[in-house]
Amino acid sequence: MKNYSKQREAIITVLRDMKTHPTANAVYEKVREIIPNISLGTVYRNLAALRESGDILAISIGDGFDHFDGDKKPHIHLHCRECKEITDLYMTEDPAGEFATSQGFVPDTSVYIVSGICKDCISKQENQI
Amino acid sequence: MKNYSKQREAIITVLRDMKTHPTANAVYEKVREIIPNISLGTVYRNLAALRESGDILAISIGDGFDHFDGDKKPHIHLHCRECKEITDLYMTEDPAGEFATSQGFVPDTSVYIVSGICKDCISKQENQI
DNA sequence: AATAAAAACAGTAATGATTACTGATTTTGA
DNA sequence: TCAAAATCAGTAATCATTACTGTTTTTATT
Repeated sequence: MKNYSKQREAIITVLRDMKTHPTANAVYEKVREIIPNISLGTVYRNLAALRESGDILAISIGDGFDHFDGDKKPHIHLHCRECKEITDLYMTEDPAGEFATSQGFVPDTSVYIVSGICKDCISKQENQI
Repeated sequence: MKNYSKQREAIITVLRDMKTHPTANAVYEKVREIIPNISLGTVYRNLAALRESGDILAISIGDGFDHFDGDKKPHIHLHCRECKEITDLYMTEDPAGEFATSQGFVPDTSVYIVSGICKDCISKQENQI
């Protein structure tokens, strides 16, 4: 087999357990709790490889960092333009993936990002009137 | 009114007309045909502002560049891991946006990226057997 | 159409997230 | 057990993007 190292194993574990959408640096900080002398370059290299192979997702919301996600169950990333939070919203199916399949494309990962204003920020705006 | 300049106008026009998913630099090259002495910084500044305001989309596929898209009609970006092409697949509705709405989120833009292997690359693989 | 404040610009310098490099270590497959 | 292949830690380099500065354009008001 190829592609094994305890560093990669730890990175995957950390990503599967984190419910946030950490940056490469946040993953690095977390993995150091398991492997204290892991290198930041190793984290970047493995995140890039895992993304390329479709084992993890990467999402971009315009804050200058890539955010990573170890959860491949179909879900939407609700990105609030106000508070900048990313919240997960789970779907029972993957509509885009299924539509892609029907067109002859063979999908393996789907990234959904819906930007707008979240429930909480709408309440706050209404209270200000 | 605010936010007007002929540079921004030209950037929007170029993005609406391009059917590809250009990088900031590709937008810059194209806009220079209209405004030869426009600055690359101006292109970046406007692309960031237009993205922030939800007037254009940005998509990230892991090649180190942000790609921009002036088309807000609901569509999926089919990203082939083999040939790296991004193809548009139009939907009649925006399933994730509608689902988000039903949960109290107020959406304004949706980005869909489905990664996998495109029709053409599958044919090529089959021919190789 | 004159004017002043605000916004945006061109051009350039700086930043910093990410990638590349090198010699050491780990993993793999026989 | 051993050698080739892969990965690593640590560090240096890259380069897409952002910030800065003095100038020009736009806006809003008279």
